[in-house]
Amino acid sequence: MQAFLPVDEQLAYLQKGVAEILPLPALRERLEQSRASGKPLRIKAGFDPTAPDLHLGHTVLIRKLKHFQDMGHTVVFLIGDFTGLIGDPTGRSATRKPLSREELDKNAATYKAQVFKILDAEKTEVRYNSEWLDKLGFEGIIRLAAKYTVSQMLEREDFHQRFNAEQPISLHELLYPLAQGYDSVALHADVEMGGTDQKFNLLVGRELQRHYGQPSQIVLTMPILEGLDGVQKMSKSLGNAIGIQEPPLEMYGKLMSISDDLMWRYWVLLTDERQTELARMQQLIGLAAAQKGYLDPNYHPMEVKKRLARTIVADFHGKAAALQADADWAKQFQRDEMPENTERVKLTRNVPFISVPKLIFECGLAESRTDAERKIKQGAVKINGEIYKENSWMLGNGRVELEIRVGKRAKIAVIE
RNA sequence: GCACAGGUGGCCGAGCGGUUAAUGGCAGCAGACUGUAAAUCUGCCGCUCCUUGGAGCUACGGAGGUUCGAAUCCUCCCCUGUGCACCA
Repeated sequence: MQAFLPVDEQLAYLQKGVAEILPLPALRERLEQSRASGKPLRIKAGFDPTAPDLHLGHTVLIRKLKHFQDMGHTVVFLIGDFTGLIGDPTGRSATRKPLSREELDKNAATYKAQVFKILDAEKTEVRYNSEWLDKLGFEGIIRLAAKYTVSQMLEREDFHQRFNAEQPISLHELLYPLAQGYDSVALHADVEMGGTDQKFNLLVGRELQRHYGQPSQIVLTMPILEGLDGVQKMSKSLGNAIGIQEPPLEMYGKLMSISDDLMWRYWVLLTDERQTELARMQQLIGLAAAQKGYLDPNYHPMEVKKRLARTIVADFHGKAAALQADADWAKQFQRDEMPENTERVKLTRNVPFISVPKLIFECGLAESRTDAERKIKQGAVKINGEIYKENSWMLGNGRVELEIRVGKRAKIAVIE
């Protein structure tokens, strides 16, 4: 029989960074039962396999799952291979094209590989909701749908907003929360976790479990992580995300570009640093700022941000890579020097000349030639250390190697 | 099915026969400033070609049409929303 920590300790650990627990007393109760019986709780979280590129925003939830794991509970990692067909209602998303079994397996594999950088694979139960949703059939769907009403559905903020704004709501979108709720029934979930945007769906699970004679799951929501802009949620399509598969330097650089305010949010939601320690750092920095001097350079906001960047990069790439990224970043971005291992781009030309905008474009430092021309005009382009501004001339022939920088980004062009 | 209102560049949103790649906002990019940032200020912000100024091409749901000329007018189609739908 497994030994569990005292409930208060578990709760303190589990509540860190959480947005909401509904209802909180029920969680305590459930933890007590589990401790008494020695049976771990089943913690469910669902993931959409259509977007296998995880970013840091997703890891907020995964980190919390791990906390449950740390406390000895069972994490059920649910891959929504069936609900993926519907697509969680986001307002505009059309029905997604069904994924083939192969694509699905591939996505799921990618998913797991990423997730298990945080979660303990040994202790994780991986499930697919097609297991039971596939078998439901049209009759089953009707029976399921009969347990919920339209006005209950319209309680969901997204739905009633769209309804009031006369925006389209596809019928199948209403099925999504039901399907997700049914997952909880099938899995006998004790707790379901999701982002705050999932609150409604998670609550539907409670309702459905009740209909099926099960105790209602506890709903635990995590805050939605803001993206690099600090305003909108982190999302790949908004272009403000940090993918966990991104190379170390890129990850590091992006983390360094966030505002000081946002940095604290990242500290809370993306690291294991204790709340008390964070409060202390924040206080020291505030103090130093008031005195207009940072006596201890470790508590300069920039240094704290660097530490954040190192910590997060280390989570996904290891410590050595994090230190390397730290050094590389300082060199390239802080001191504005040519980076160590600049990517070399080989270009061949069929005429003895090549126009500079074309050169820049082909190195991948501009979106188009027109874009490259603009950047030249704006003085963003340096070739071999010299700002190249006046014209869009051509370069002489023979084999040439050029250090090209556009802003802080750099490439070495090898022209033959 | 009928009626009405809509579909504009990554998004929001003007324009409603001709000063036009299309006002404005957001996002994005670059420069200045800084602690790499953020905030602020400045500039840019469809693509291609030509050597610093031009030229061409592609764009306003889709296809046609009217016009010297259309995002703007007409026809058909597609899509979205609202209303009507029971009492025969």
